[in-house]
Amino acid sequence: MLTLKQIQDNKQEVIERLKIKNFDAVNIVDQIIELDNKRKSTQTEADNLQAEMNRLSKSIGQLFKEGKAEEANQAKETTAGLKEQIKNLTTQQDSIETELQNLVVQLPNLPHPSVPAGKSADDNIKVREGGLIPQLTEALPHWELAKKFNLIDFELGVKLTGAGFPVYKGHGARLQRALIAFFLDEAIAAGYEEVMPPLMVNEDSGFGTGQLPDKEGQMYHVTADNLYLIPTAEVPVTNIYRDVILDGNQLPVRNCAYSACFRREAGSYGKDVRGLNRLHQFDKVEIVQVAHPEKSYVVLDEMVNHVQSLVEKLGLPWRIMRLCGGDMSFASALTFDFEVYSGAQERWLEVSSVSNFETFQSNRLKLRFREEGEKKTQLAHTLNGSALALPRILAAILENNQFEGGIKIPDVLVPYCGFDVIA
RNA sequence: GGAGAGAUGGCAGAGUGGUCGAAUGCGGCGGUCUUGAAAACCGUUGACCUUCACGGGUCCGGGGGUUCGAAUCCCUCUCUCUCCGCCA
Repeated sequence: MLTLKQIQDNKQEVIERLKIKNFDAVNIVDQIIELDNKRKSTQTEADNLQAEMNRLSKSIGQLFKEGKAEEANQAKETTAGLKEQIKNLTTQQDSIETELQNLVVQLPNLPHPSVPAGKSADDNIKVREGGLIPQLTEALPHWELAKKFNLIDFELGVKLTGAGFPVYKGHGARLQRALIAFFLDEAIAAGYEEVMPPLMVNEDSGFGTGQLPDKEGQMYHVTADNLYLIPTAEVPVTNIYRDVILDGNQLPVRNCAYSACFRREAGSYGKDVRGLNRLHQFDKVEIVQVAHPEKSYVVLDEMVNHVQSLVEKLGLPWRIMRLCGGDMSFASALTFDFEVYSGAQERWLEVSSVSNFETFQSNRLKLRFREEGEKKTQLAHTLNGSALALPRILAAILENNQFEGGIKIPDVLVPYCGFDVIA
């Protein structure tokens, strides 16, 4: 969430920039500023009374010690009024703070100046692209290939769990495992430390990265224990740094993690969700960085380049999109999406989203760092990206690499899966 | 699931209801000594809110209560640990 200081100091800028995200912040910002000012004055008042109270209490103790019971009792009487006033003020302050909090969490992150205005994915801007779009004849979509070569059993998943929970089998399962290992090895080689996080998180973690309180509908909620299945490893991995104060020289922190991801995605239907295009459970390797505020955009580029190297090594046709204000997530300041071309479906599939959240998450997480020699702490920047999400990558590999008798495996994966062709 | 114990500063660990933001040790930082280092010694060492600043306030797991005054007493919630049972 935005800091109160950001809002107080740059009111007009906040309003203007949120317009890019199609968010009208005028009223809410005014309310926030008014409440914040009220909070400050109320607190000053309460603090002064409390200071008075503390002084009195101390003197009462002293008086009793000296045996001046009468004076002490006299002083006691004067505390009653103070106590009442303080109680009123702190009650007031509590409600102000609750109200303030409720308002502030509604504000999305400010988009970076380079974010184009726009309403939907149609307004995203292509940054660059690479690879060759395959010229296929009589190409089968991946769900038919998956069936033909016995790689993925969607119906079996329905039997076991429900739609959107496919069962990977044989070469399909091995290919999946190969992709995970390949992505992790690439990330490790690029300097990321691997972690294996829990697949369920508590409420605090959900709030820290911004899934809660608003988007609980996206996560599976285990009500018996009040835990949430993670929609992405970003949640547990970023929350590693919740309530942490790092040394400036520890930055940037780099982590990568493989995890299964769970998304409810209620209300989806149609060809968009056919096959592997959209699942309730899928696998993903995620990269996360905690960066110095002055360097976070360099870090973002570095992460984008890393993801680019992955799709290039897999030999997939790719493009990078700069998301417009309307297509960006609530918490992001700047997001680049990676899409790969799916030869049989003849459409682009989103396989990665790389974002800089600046201080939006760290403010919720209380993730700070201290510059060497400085006394004050400041909020760090957090970034993350998929590197990569597996299902659509698998879909593109299957579709693009199909030939008459089978499917060719990208060279980089062969050492990982142990076969070079599915036939 | 059953029984018990506990939650205090980066860590370990004290704390009779009244100068306790909190002893002590370790760690960290600065210094003395040293060619340098170690050891020893001296000093220093939490976060947050508010203020231009001085200062003031809050925080001893969370919430509530008793009291002029609570880390210390009461209630409640959460979490952690140990033992037993079950189990990959």
